[in-house]
Amino acid sequence: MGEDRTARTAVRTITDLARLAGVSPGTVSRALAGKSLVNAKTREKIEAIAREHGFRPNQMASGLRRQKTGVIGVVIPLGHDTRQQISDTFFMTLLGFLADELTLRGYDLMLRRVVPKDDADWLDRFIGSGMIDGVIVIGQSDQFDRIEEVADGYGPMVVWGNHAEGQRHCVVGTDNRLGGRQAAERLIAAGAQRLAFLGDTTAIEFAARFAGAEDVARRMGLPPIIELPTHLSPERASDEIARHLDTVMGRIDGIFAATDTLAALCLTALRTRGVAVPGDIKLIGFDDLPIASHTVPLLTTVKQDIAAGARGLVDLLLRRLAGEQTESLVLPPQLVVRQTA
Amino acid sequence: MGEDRTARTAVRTITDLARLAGVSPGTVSRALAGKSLVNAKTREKIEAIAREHGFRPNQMASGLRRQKTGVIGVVIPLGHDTRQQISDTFFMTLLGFLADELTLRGYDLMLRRVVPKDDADWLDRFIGSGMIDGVIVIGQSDQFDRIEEVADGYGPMVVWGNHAEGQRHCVVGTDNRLGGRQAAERLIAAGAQRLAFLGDTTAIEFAARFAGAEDVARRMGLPPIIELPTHLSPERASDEIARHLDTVMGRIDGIFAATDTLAALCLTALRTRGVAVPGDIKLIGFDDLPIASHTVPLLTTVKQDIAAGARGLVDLLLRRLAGEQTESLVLPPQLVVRQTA
DNA sequence: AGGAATCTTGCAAACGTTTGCATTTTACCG
DNA sequence: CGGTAAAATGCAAACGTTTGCAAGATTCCT
Repeated sequence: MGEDRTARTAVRTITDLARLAGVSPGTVSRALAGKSLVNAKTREKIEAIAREHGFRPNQMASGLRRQKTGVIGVVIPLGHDTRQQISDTFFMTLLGFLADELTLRGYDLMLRRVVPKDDADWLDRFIGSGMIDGVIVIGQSDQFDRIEEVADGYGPMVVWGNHAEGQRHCVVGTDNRLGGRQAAERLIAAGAQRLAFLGDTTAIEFAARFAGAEDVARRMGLPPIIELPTHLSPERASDEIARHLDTVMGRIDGIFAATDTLAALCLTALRTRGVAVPGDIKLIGFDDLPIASHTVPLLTTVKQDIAAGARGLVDLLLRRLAGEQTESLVLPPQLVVRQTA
Repeated sequence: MGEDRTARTAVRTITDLARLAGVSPGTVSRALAGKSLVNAKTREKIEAIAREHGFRPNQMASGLRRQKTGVIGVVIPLGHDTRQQISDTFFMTLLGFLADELTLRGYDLMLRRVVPKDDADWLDRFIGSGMIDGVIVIGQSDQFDRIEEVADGYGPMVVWGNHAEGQRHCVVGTDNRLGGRQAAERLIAAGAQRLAFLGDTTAIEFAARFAGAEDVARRMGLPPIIELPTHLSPERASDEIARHLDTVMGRIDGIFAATDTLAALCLTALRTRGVAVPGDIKLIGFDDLPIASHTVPLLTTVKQDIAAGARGLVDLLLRRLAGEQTESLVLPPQLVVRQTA
């Protein structure tokens, strides 16, 4: 005994607490919310009791009444390649930073992964659930149009992805086309002439990277870049890369991989074929994930600033929640020269 | 005109919908919930209107009334090393699988990262928020005791982590001690005699892995294993590993890294020092993350079945939600022999 | 056709907070 | 000390659903 003197009666609702404190529920609510119009003494007393009993006001009720939840939805649409993002280090890292940033700003994060193909309604359903104050979409996947539509009628949404001229939804992302240019320029500076692009250009970000590379190839009078489409999941990509290499080997001397992950796979595939990198073939990746500093030889790549991306997403979203209109935010990519090109 | 004939009046609440359908709100609720006791025709009509207006019942209100939210909380306590999990591929991958598994079972996922040091109340606060039906804790960090306490008074909680004899909270995790044994045995089988353990053993999982390795060393009459503590984030770990290597080089011929990430860093550190792997030093990791198949030479490691872990966590949690008592689930690790040992 | 059994619906009270308004208490001033 | 301004509290109505209970409408059987 003694120590269980506290926490006698269970106090689950603000009304219980009010009874204990000898005041009305309204006063308790105000005290706990830190409003100024409650007497210092009463507030202290209420806070003491609350602390003693570990009381937390029910967020559902609060949310219902205030018509806001303090929760931001984060949704990852899984496009063509359902298994994709599970292994996608990039998105997962972005998610980590998002979680930090949102917490910092006092919001909770509700995560949802959806397969738009099976559920055309994915975005409206999330928004209409009444569970979230705003939504961050990670990756446009192949849902650009759907997102545009929704953006017309719903303000608090920000999307990670590619920025296209004149689009209506607010997006944060790296300048993929510029990144693509930087990559191609580096490959060429390293001595490559006949380039290939490794990755699926139906993904809009990748298409932009490819386009950037082609800008350069055209400008320099090089032959068109060969497209080598692959899936993103390592299991499937490995085989596809192997097949691609067998086909184009000898006809290329530079590879621009849409992703560091793909680049790493490509690197091992090249090694097993006895192709020297960067001797016979120059290779460059995209993202600058941790893996890029662990391959042998070290991977040259185009870096995306993921932390800045997360900060930008949250910042813009909160400003939109406050009613502001916001422009999209395009982040500069940065070439990181290591050993493969 | 024509196409905007639909969606005339905004229908935000179940009551709006009821008015439109000419029935009472109760009936609408029942129809939308798929209860059997509503006439087929009325249901159809209601569903049609709902579809037409893209109506979704407010989950906050529903949650409040039903006293359940359909949301599972997932919390990652950040222990000693705050920056840790952001780069921790393992936790992020587990999170991905969790998201899939929960979605499959019809639950949403609310993610929270907390720093227990700054917020002693982290777990109670989450649970008491009234926002979640149950909670999954990813990693015990240094919060074992706190979790035990909470487990006494709160049922629907499952934890990813290490299982200790007689603990009270329900845990899912790999048999770390066994994994540690497998690792040490492999190192020794590959010819190593003087072992070191790379990683911070204040983390309970790592301590168990270390203990397993020591079991073997003792049994085989080898000298005690040298502990080389490091942080988990690559930035800090790199330097620490370098310093460690400079100290112990020549006195060891086998390294058991607590994590593949650490192993990969160690591998590059060894390379820059001109140490042959596995010639001079054998190396083994833990987890079998994607990176393990991309290092040169390929990393021998102890695999954790992350997908099975996620399934186990969700499965046990839902059973606990249903009122069942559940035992902890210990998953077998699996040695994956590649090239470094 | 009459009545019981079965389906459908409506009514209204919750769920736990927040907040505008009214009311009481306290403080202040001449 | 009387009176007014200001501060603190209480009251009660929302927020949008769900659901037990009762009433109304159908169906079925004899």
